[in-house]
Amino acid sequence: MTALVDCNSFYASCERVFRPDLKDRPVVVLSNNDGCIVAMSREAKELNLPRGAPLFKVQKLLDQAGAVVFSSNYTLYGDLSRRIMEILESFTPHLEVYSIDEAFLELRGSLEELEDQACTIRDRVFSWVGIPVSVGIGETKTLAKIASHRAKKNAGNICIPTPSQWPDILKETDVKEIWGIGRQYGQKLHSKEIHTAADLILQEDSWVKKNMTLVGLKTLWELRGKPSFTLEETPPPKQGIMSSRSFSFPVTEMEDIMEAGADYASRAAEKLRAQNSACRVIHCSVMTNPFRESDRQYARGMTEQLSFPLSYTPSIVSVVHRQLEKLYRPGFRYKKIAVFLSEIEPAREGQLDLFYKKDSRNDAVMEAVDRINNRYGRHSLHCMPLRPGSRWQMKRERLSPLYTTSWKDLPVVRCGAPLLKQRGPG
DNA sequence: TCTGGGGTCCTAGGACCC
DNA sequence: TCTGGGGTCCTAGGACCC
Repeated sequence: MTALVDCNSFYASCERVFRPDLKDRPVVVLSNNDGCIVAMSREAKELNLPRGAPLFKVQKLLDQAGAVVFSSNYTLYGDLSRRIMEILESFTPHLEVYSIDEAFLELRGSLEELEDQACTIRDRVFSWVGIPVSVGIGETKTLAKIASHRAKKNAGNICIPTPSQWPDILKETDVKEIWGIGRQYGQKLHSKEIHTAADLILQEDSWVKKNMTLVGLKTLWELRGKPSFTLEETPPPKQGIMSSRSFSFPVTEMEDIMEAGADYASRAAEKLRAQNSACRVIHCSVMTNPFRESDRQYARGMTEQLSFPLSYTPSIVSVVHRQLEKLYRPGFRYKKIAVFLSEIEPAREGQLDLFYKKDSRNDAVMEAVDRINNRYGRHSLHCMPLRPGSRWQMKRERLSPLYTTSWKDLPVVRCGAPLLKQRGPG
């Protein structure tokens, strides 16, 4: 059977782990640049804010409700996620880490045994990491997803339907809630009077294939109980690597654009090397803020095909700089630039250019740079002077401490007075 | 004033080959 | 005047996911 373990309101729950005072209070977490709401605790969801609402539009409502607002702290969420996945690994040899807050597990046993395992998973994650999770179990990934949705609404956060319960559950599941069916397909299905999962499984394969492509057909089979999406235990290397950020302020100067370009290109190159890859194509783009309709708008990208694969940061940065020099037009208020690396291949297998003599010392330099930056922080060594507090850098005004990854943010536990007396000073 | 940042897969259609 | 039948590769666009 396939189990989906899904963290409840993951980012909001992470913020609560070291802040027990936030229990029962609405907690929301913002996107980069403190822009939109990307996560809400249960109490915050009850305020009925529109999904993805920009903070400034709902600030008043949040204040009235006494909500606590955080900037995204991906370092914290990533570290807690890693700890959770480590726990889940101990329950099965077959685990797919599907996203930062979800994993599929292959489990075996009778329904009672499965329920036992699900409870142990839930309790262990909560007591060892402090994050509440839901567990849904079904014969396929798609069914496990449906079960986990229902688990979120159960008191115990666990849902393992028996074969006789499934037909009713499918009748109660709107097609739009099915994994793999989004807004477009959802609307299309509704317009054809296909409203629930139970309606969908009665459709002809050929009709579904024609209207929803092969992916839709596999979803249909999964709903009928035939596994069609396999567990991906080792994530395949990325085929494209994107690094892009909005600026906290409108940027007008080329100097700032170049600085951001070097930073984003370095970040992309780091990700590339982390999976032992090199890229053959570099794409770079700039854009103004489309929400400011009074501003003159400008958006353009540029693609360069390289004659040999690259992963060396200084080379990638210089390509990006060359592109940005051509893309930049004075007189615009820029909001965002992006660097995208594609045609990615394993680093050492690439077909070389006849005239390119690879300098193997570059690899050694990058390995050392990556090690140093991993250990001492991202910008310890970088390619171009980065002025601390540059105007364009991301806004994160409500960032919580790095409780688990930074010595200076480590929480301090104070023992009670009686204990100190017993033990003496110090 | 303030509106995120990543990814995947599939298909149709055009250009080209013999 | 009549104008086939097979392929491949690439790209743009559209759907989806977190």
